[in-house]
Amino acid sequence: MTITDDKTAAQTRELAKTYGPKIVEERWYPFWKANGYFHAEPDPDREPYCITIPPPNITGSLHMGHALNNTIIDTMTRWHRMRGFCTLTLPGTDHAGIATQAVVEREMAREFERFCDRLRQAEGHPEVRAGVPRAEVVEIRWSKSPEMTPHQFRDAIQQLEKAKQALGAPHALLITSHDAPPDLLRELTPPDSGLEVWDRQKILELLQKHPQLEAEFGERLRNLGREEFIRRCWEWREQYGTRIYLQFEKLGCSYDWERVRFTMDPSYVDAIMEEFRQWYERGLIYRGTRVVNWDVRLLSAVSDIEVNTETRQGKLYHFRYPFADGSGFISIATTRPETMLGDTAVAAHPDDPRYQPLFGKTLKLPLTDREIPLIADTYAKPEFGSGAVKVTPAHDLDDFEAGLRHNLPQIVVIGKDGRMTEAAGPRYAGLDRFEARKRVLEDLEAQGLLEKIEDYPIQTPISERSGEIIEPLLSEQWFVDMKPLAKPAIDVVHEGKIQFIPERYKAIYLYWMENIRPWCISRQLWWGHRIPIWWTDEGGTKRHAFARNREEAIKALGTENVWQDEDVLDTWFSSALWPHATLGWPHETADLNYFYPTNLLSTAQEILYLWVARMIMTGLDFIKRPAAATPDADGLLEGDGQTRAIIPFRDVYIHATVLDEQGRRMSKSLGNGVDPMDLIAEYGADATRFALMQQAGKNQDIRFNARRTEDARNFCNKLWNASRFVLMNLDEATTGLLPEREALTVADRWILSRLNATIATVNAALSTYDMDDATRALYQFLWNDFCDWYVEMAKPRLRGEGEDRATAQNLLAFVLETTLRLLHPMTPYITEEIWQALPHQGETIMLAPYPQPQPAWDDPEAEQSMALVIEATRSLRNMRAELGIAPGARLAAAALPGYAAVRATLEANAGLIADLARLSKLDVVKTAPTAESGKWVGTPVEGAEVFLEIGEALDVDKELERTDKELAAVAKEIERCESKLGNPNFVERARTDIVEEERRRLATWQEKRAKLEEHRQMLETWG
RNA sequence: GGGCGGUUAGCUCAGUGGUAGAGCGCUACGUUCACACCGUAGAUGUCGGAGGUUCAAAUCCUCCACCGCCCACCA
Repeated sequence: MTITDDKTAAQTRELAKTYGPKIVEERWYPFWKANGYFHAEPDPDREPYCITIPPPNITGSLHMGHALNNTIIDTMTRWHRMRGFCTLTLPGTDHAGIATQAVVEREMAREFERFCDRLRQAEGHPEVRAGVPRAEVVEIRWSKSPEMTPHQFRDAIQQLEKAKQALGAPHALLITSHDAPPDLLRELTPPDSGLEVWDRQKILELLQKHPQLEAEFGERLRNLGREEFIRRCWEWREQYGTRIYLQFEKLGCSYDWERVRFTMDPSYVDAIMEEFRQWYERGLIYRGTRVVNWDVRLLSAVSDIEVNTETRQGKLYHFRYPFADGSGFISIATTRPETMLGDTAVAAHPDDPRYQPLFGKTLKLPLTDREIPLIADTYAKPEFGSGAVKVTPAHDLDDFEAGLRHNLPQIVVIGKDGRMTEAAGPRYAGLDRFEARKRVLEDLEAQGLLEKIEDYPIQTPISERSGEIIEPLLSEQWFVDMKPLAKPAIDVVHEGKIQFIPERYKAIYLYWMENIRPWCISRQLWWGHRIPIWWTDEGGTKRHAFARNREEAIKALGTENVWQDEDVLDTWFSSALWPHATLGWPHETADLNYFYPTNLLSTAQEILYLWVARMIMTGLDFIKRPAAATPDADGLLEGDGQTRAIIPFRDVYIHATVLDEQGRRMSKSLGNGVDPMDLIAEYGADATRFALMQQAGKNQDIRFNARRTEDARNFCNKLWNASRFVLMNLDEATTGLLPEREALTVADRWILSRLNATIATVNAALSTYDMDDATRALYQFLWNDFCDWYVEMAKPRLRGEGEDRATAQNLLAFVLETTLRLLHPMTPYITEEIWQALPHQGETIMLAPYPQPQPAWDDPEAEQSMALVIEATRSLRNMRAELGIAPGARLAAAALPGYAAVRATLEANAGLIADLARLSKLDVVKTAPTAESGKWVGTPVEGAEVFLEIGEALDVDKELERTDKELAAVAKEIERCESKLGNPNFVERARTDIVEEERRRLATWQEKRAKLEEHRQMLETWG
């Protein structure tokens, strides 16, 4: 696919009169993609540059954080590609266990509701009453799990009964996707109760009876269960899971779409299997019974990092545990009274004199028939409350550890569904944990054991995923021992081989790594990588082994009586492998060899531990290379000196968090999110990108303001129109090549010098991820230097003829073309569109060389001259504006005695200044005009003075006022300089160049003052 | 409780020791043939507060205040 041929001279395309981002975006993305410009293959002759993008969830759609991060990533990608690196940016998605499961569960629940409606209709349920169509169905339950616990079932029937009474219905029906426990079913719904339950068994019967329902729902419902659920997840992912790729494309991301990866691709699964196998065989993965963060809504464990603590107002309850021998009581405090049913001890500090005589005594645990010991443990803080703490090993991490130290029983009183268990005793079993709290308090009060209740702020653990209050729960899970993995990951950062930008994140990373704790990797979900562990109870004891499939399991365990672990792995267990697994590991691939270690990981702050830290650990742990063949910077020498553990990436850039205008986090629940797609639709992808980059410095957050995007759009518009101007002034003969130096005017040399400074700034800024500096430099150069001055200065030359006109044309084309290349990584579309229209070399700006500083373009002399031209022009314009002088007035300029260079510059640029100020020709005169030579007004500039002839129209008072205002300002400056120079300490101690500078400045101000005073006198003779 | 950011013009933010800046907004003027998504000119600041270091502090140090983020098992 080719849109344009290679052009080296003359424009072939005109730009549309108005800038329309949409057309431009739609033209160039398909062109780039179809020509394979995004694709990279290992090329030994070039240096690689690789980024593996943070894979968004398949449930995700582009939010501002993505837009920011992917703009940074794509800018770095394009910059390197233009600089000649073999550049690969690899996209992909994450299966996102919890998020995807939630979406699919919701979808299935809705479908089940539809089914229930149809089923009732089909059955013509006899008790349906007119006007109350749902009266007979109070509860439709759908769940991923086919079993229903007795508690859940009792609860459901209870609600059914309540609803039946409330509605006055003679009959109530429950339809559930669960298998109801048959005994309970008979017990709770006898034929005369008017209560009926259609559980899964019954539904299957009914399906046989109704062929139309069978056709519509049969297949799905009959197979309801894990396999069907996973099938639905895949179906969902096929349909929606890659929507975000199109959004990346809209944003302009130049990613290698031929290499997209998904964390459940077969090759990726190989990597996870290998990871698990190695860690399992090395004993790093182990089965443990510990207190984990239990999410009662997800019915799954979640990791420490996915739990946030919120301070919520709650109560601290004090109550009494009597001694078994009747000799008084101990007072204890808790924020969770219901857990007391699982207490197995009370602890006090061994040095606490109040309790020292009592250790070893036994307490009667109220509301139960148990007796528990009073133990001594240093974890009880004497200064808190009574100094005695209740110990509930099954429901609190500290208590759990204390329990291990003292060999205490662990009694689980709160179940996985958040309801009290049988172990809590018949009075509490089945109650929700918060209802149980009420009842425990009532009962304690009734027994006179409740001492007091205080308001108390509670640090409440909240599940990040569901918003539910976490229940610490004793449970058997799979863990990874992180300590040995953390060690090299700490060293490598200490040695500076992986760099954090901004640097402050290094300390945050190290602190966490040094205090790392075991990672609970099992999740009680269905969607994800099922744990590759198989079990058997052959021979009486339970055994387990690693196996990729049933065959391997049978071999490993030596029996056919095997089953696979029910749990899946934490999603981060798979994303931890992202950089090397996407490049082919565990297989030795050319990609892995060439592109790994990758260069940049750019991501959000919140996943520093969750993801970044773990990638560093897995990378160093799994990727080893011969030390002799790898550079020192690539990683850590292993103990034997022969191998090196390789880092996954060299730079970690942590970008800012995008907040709303009020500084709040953007969130779905607040509804304050800004959709980047809306911004792109309104302002264009280039403007959206440029605006984000203007705000992406080393700051911690960005308060998003749509006006910034508007500004960026205006910038694009300015670029567009300046380019139109240049294009409409080019000739067939314009090559866009840099003319011979002799042909250049001061203005030409000046713009080259400015351009060069911009090139240097932008390259330097990009290399340190200072995106804001890069965009600022470009904005100022294009708008203030190029458009405001250079283009204006070129206009008269373009109206002329001959060589100077050609020089101006070539220089305009040259500077613009270079600027476009400089700008391209940030605003890819508009730069390509304009570049294609200008004289250029190559088929796409994407692959054109990135501008590099040219020392020969630096021209301090031209910069100085232009500074004078600009200052003189501004002074003249100021006089015109303030005094209301019509365009075309005569003007003159006089250099001060001793300023030969200034005089020369004024003479050389006389026409230019006049033109810029829209005045008639400038005369450079020897001395300032006098009162006799007509009425003039003047203003001193550095080293000279400029004058306007104003004739009888001069408003002398107005001019006096203007002059006095300036005199006052100058006086202030002189005062400041004099006081500084009058300070002997300054003159003695400050650097000599600073003092010199100050002296020079004073002299300039004094000259200015003299001129102003002279002018004032002349005005007075007129007045 | 510990750590880290931030506090500069009405707004959003640059500025790391030497004359306080940009964009937007504001005021006045402008139908000049690239651009009103524009141009020209102008006004606007005890640089959060208090001390200190220094010839010199928005910038370095100490303390304080407020806003935000991260970490933390005190029942």
